[in-house]
Amino acid sequence: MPTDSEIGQKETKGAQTERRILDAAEALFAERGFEAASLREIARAAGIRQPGLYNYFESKEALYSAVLDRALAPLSHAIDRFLLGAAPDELNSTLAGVITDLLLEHPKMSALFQRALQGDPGTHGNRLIKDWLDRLFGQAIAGMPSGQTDDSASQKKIDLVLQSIAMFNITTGFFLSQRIFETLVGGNVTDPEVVARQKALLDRISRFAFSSD
Amino acid sequence: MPTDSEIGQKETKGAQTERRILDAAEALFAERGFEAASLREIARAAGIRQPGLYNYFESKEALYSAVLDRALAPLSHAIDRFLLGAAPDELNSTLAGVITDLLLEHPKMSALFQRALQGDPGTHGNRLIKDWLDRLFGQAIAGMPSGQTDDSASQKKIDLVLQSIAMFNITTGFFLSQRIFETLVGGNVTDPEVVARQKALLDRISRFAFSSD
DNA sequence: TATAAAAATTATCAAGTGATAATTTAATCG
DNA sequence: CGATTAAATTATCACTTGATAATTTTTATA
Repeated sequence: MPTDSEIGQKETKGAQTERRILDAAEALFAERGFEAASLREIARAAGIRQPGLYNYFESKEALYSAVLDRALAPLSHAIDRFLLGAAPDELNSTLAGVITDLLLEHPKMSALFQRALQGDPGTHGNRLIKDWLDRLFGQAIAGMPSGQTDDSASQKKIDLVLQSIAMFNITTGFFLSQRIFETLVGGNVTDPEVVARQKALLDRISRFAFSSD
Repeated sequence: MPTDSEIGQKETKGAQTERRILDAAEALFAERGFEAASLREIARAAGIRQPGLYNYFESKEALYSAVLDRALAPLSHAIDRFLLGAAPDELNSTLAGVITDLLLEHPKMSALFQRALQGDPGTHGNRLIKDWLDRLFGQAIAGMPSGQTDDSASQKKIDLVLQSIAMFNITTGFFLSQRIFETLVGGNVTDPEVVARQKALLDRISRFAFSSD
């Protein structure tokens, strides 16, 4: 009994519900965090009752993991393409710009990631995000000596990590700052004009402020 | 019956407990967020039982507000001093550097602020942090026309806000990135050498990357 | 259409939550 | 010391949570 996805047929009923559940869970986990988002709330947003969730996910944690897996996939692919030097048709040449474009399509994902990163260590979600960031930042640190305690090399490595962390925090924090932006200038942070200025800022910072010494 | 704090006598028993409660609550609210941190857990960390909390705070929300009030006070004072042009004896000349020094004494406060900022709008905590940020960012935007829709002025304002948001996210995000920093270079983010490099980075960014046009 | 599998439902559970009341213990001060 | 207030305790409440079991409804397919 091959599944529909293997054949390529149209989405079956169950798959529809699963997608609705994932959508609802993603939004609520992002808005309220793992603990504060209740299964009954998620189920209601998905159009079913709470026990119905267990036809698709065996626990709240499993649902959370599935949400993160699905949300991280496009970002992982983007990094892969970027590291391969491909993506010549991308609108932006910098990695931060590419990620900004991706987050732009799902503005709530920044909150999801930050919450997972701050969440309990050892959690699947926490490990997932940390692995992803390791790969993301590893790009900048590639080729750096790790064991050696050579002073200038060690300082250079620290600088690279601090720069990577800064870029990550500016990029994701941009979407987390919607409320403040609204009270200060009004309008939405996802407005094309605003996004363009943010990307220009990212560009300036990575070009001018990242002298490695 | 004047209170001890009014006279200046030594801390009474109840005041000691209140401070222990605030310390425990600050740590747990920062680590797990408002909803996930339970009053029983906070009480246990403070050395009392859960109903004992109600001798000092009338509700969980009231305790949360008190934690934020106490945590924000030194930052508010720092901004005031900075805006008055005072603080000549400070180690740093930039506001971000000053705030970094303050957060350094209470590294968990960054998480507390971020959580409050992302929390439900209308909450006391959320309003508190937003007001604080308004004042913080208002420094940069002071004198900018608000009603006018003059194009270049409006763009300049957007740029200033984006720069302020970026600086805020780098400054607070630095302390939120402890775990990633540890897996990448090892050691603590609060290490003096690391903090010095972070402050240098903040300085470089605000000096070189903030051309307003 | 008949039937087996999938999907969703109702009812319920044990555990944990914030909060209240009543009570006991401890501290403070005339 | 003794009395009064402050501080902390035990016991308990109503409610929500994630999870299971049993059952019904729907979907898909032979």
